[in-house]
Amino acid sequence: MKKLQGFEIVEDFHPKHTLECGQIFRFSVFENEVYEVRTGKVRARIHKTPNGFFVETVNSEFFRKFFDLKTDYSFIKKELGKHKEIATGIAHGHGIRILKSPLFEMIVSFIISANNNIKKIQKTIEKLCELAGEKVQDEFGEFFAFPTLSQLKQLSEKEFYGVGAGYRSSLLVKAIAVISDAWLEQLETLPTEEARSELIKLAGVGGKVADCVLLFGLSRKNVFPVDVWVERVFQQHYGRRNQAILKREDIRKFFVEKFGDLSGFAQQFLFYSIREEKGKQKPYRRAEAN
DNA sequence: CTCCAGGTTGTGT
DNA sequence: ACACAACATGGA
Repeated sequence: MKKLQGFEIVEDFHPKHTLECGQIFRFSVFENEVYEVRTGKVRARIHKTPNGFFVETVNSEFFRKFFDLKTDYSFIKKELGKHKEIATGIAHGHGIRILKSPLFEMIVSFIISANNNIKKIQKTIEKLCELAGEKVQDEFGEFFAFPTLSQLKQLSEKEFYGVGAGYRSSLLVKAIAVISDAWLEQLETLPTEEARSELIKLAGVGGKVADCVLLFGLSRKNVFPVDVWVERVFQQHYGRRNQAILKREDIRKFFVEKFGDLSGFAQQFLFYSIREEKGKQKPYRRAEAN
C-alpha cells in the first residue's frame, strides 16, 4: 500500500486533548478517533500508531511548528506538576500542546467566541469559511480555507449575521476594517504587554480575547486567559480564604504571577480538566420546592 | 420557558 | 474607577 506523507510524534502529544481544549475551533473527529485539524488554508489528519500518533500531511514543516514540537513538554509538566491543582489537569490532559495558529484567524475566531459556546463557535467559523474562504484542493479532497483579511474586509454586517455571529457582527466589521497586514506584522514584534494593549483597541477584543490571541496566535506563553470557567475554579481552589471575590483582572494577575512564563500551559491544563469534569457531571436541575 | 455559553460594550453612579 | 444591563443565537 501507498506510504503516507507526514511524520510521527511519540512524546507528549495527544490529538484529542490538544484539539479539544478550546484553542482551535476547526477540527473534526472521524471513525477510529482519526482527527482532522484545519488551519489557515491547510489541514492534516492524525492517526494512532503503536508508539504515538502519525500526522498525515504534505506540509510537515508547517505542522511541526504548528504543534510546537520544539518545545520540551517534560520540563513544563515537571514544573507545573509541583502545583497540585495543575497536576490533576496534567493527568487529565496529558499530551496537550499549545498550537501556533495564524494570528488573524485567532483574532476573528476569539471575537466570535465571546459569550458563546464552543459548538456554536465552531459552526459559525465553519460557515464563515464556506462563505468567504477559498475552496482548496488537497490530498484529502476539497475544503474551505479560513478567509484572508482582504476577503473578510468585503463582508457586510448582514453576512456575518448570516453565518451566526449574532450581535458580534458589527464588532467584527469594525475590527476587520482597521486591521492591516502591516499592523499584524508589527504585532508579532511587540512585547507581550504592548501587543496586548494594541489588540484591546479592536472592537470586540477585551482582556480575555486578547490573551487568547496572544497565546494561540502569537505563542506568548506568559499570559493566562481568564474566562467563566477559570473564574469558577479560582473561587473553588483559591477564593475560599480571601473573602473578597476577585475580579477577572485580579485573577489574571494572580495566575500570571504564580506561573510566569508557563502561564499559558497551566491555563490550558486547567481549562481542559474543568471542562472534562463538567462533561462527567449529570445534567443538574435547580432545587425544586417541596 | 429559563438558563447558559472561552465577554465586551455602553451607560450610569 | 466600579457595577450592571444588553447584546444574538442555539442547545440543554
